[in-house]
Amino acid sequence: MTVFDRTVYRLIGRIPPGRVATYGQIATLLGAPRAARAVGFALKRLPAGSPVPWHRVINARGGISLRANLAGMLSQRILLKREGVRFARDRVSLERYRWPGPHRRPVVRLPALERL
DNA sequence: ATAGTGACCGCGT
DNA sequence: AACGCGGCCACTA
Repeated sequence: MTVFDRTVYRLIGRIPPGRVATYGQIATLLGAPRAARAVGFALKRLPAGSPVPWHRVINARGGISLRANLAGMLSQRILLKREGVRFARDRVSLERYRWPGPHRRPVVRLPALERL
């Protein structure tokens, strides 16, 4: 569990039910627009049982990215549907469900300078 | 310090 | 619209 991970989890924790955010969006809000893959990596390491709503994070195409994990893929879809997010051909309309982000302007720090 | 990996992304076929 | 590529960042070994 790294500092980056926790920062990611904290932000994701603010996504309200029924809304979604993309990996890239999370990265951008964190101040590192191109760290989308790193966000995915952080989520992969998310401890089971965490209160973090990981299922509200999807890829830029509105789809679910858990390729190697069929079970996880299905559960994510189910969790979203349970919150009212509708799927159309394995995809959700980002235009419709995208989380605007914490209206707070500055957003979380940690561009990429968390060196010890 | 170096190289390899991936729950990504955008652009060009 | 679906693929293929190359680029990117943080993490690991």
